[in-house]
Amino acid sequence: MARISKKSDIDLVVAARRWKEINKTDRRPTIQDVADLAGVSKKTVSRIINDSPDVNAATRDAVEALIRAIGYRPDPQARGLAAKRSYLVGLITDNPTPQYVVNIQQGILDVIRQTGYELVVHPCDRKSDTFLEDARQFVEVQKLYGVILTPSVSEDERLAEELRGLGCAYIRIASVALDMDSRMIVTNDREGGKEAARHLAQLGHTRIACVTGRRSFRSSTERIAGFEEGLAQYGITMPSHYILAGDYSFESGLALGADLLDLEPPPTAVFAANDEMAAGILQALHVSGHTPPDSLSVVGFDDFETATRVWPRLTTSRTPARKIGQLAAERLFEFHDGDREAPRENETTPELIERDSTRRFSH
Amino acid sequence: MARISKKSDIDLVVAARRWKEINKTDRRPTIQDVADLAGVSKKTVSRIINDSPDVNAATRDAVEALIRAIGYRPDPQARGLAAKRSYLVGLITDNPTPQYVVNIQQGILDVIRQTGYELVVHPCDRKSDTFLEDARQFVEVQKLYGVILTPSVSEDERLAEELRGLGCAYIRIASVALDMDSRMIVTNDREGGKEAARHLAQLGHTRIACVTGRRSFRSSTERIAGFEEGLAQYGITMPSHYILAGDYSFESGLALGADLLDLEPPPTAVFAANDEMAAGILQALHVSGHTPPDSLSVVGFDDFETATRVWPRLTTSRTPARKIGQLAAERLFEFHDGDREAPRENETTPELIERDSTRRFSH
DNA sequence: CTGAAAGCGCTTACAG
DNA sequence: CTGAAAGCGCTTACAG
Repeated sequence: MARISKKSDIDLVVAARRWKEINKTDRRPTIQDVADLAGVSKKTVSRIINDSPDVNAATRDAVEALIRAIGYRPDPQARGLAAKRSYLVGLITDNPTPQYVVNIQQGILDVIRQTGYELVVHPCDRKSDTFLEDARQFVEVQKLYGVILTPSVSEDERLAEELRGLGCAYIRIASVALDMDSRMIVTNDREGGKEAARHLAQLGHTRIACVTGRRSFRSSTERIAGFEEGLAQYGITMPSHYILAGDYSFESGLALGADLLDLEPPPTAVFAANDEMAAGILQALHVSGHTPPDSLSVVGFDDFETATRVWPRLTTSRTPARKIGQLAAERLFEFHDGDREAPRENETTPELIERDSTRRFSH
Repeated sequence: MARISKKSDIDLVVAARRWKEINKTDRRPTIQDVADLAGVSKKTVSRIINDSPDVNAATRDAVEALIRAIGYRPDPQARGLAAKRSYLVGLITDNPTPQYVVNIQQGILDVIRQTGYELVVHPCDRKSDTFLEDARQFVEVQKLYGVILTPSVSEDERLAEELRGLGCAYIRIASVALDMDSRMIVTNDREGGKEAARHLAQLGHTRIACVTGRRSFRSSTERIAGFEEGLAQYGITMPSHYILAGDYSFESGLALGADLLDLEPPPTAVFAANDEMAAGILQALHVSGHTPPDSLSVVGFDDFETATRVWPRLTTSRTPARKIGQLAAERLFEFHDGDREAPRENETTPELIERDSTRRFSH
């Protein structure tokens, strides 16, 4: 034991010194330098940095120690060029909510940091004529290791097909399973909608309205469907004129909030399919001189920062965006490992956060 | 005229067909393919894709047309490996405000889209022991084309020095000029502070307080200094107990908002050095039963989304984040072009947006 | 204005 | 378990 560790220590010191002597021009060491210093071939070093099992354990330990000693880091461009791949993960988004995007980014970075991979961001416009072509070029030219798709691009079947055609690994983040398990992170928005409904029902509300996002957004239809299911458990149904069509924007919440006040009979509570619209509703109430939740309780969805900035602070169903980003990144690595049936976590469930925008219904 | 265009059209059709014939395996064309099809050397094609002036105009036109016809795109890894560079722009941030980060990203992408460059995001923690080392590795291993630094990492002189040492181009976004023109985008926060002061003074306020960010954040000291200068123009000074120390967080605004109410004599207006703290102050007022701006006018800084979500909507000094991102990206390309004395725009000035959180002082 | 040769730093495919 | 040769798709340095 002692002998071995002593021996390798000395070798390392010698190797590190030799490297300093050789490296007059202060360049970074290459795989050739490591091979020469270790007295093995480049191929052996290559096997080691690629975690190939076919390497003698002692050789591996010695070379790994040497790599640390001289600070060798393989060049991602050279590796990529030779292997026709890259060490870049793409994030394709079509989501205007900054808090969501940044949190997803953060979650992905939590996982890929220290792995040598980097995150390349790629917002896009699904309505653009060149959307698919842009995405294809991005993936193909950069030879991306894989891409992570957030709603609503994650719901685009043509994009998924294109990516499969290119052989590009992808993970879709969506409210329901749209694809095989190994390609999905499911956020179970329907469950969040149910929780919101139970909360309002348990507070004694019965005249309950809602504001939806666009029908083409799966998250919105799931949230609203879950909400209606939850209400049904308490024998409550929403009349059709209580269901107002928004578009996830603050502005739509602001506009529809005014309409809510004119509904007959007036609802005592409203569920907005996201926080932005809920914030708009609160503002509409303020504008018209109301003091929510006095006349109207409001529930949102997402629990992004806006939820705690508005007054009263929003009761809302939390979307754990950072966690979702982490799971998506882990899933991407698993996908490459062929770990396709892994029992890993690939779902999140919203959690209802009770704050001040809802209160017990009183006659 | 007609003859030339006809001739080149025919050539292109032939070339594109030949490419389809040759390319049985559906691979992307390489520089060699373009050279063969065009009957020139790789080096000539290389000159053309690199915008070298030393190419015959007719040759250039013909090869460029061919490149479009067969959809050739140079491989960034191969180019990078050969030229010891990359086509990646890094964004190093240390800023917790998602709206700012996303807007800066968007602005950078506005400029680098369609250029073949991609944006790699790199949030960091300046307080970490390995901060400098991490940044160095990132820049060196990825051979970044350049990096854009946002506050407060942009204020870190050690980082700037490190980047200069590595020969990595960088652009610093900061409230004041910390570096040579060609490396700076200046946001003139001081001017925004002044505007905020004038606004409150013109509304008749004289007992005016403020909530600062951390002293180590240059933007905060600039905003507050500008505010005091603006007040001075109206003969107003803030007593020292009117200057409360926050940290740019909503939570600090919430906590200090409560303190504001206990100040003797009570201020009639307050300037918060960012919107997050202003939102916190508004919430503190609501919690304690006030209805701003009745008892207290509040001015923020940034005009991020929060400003329009809160009630009353914030009067605030706008930081044009997307524009700033665009300018920074343009500046980065100019830096590489050696266009170092270019008279290009490299400053932005905040603009005061008047909304509902401020009102005329009435006795 | 144009080109042939060498090389960037790795991996692949093959051999042993 | 290990290695020598060839090649990934470009640019550089040099020559003409």
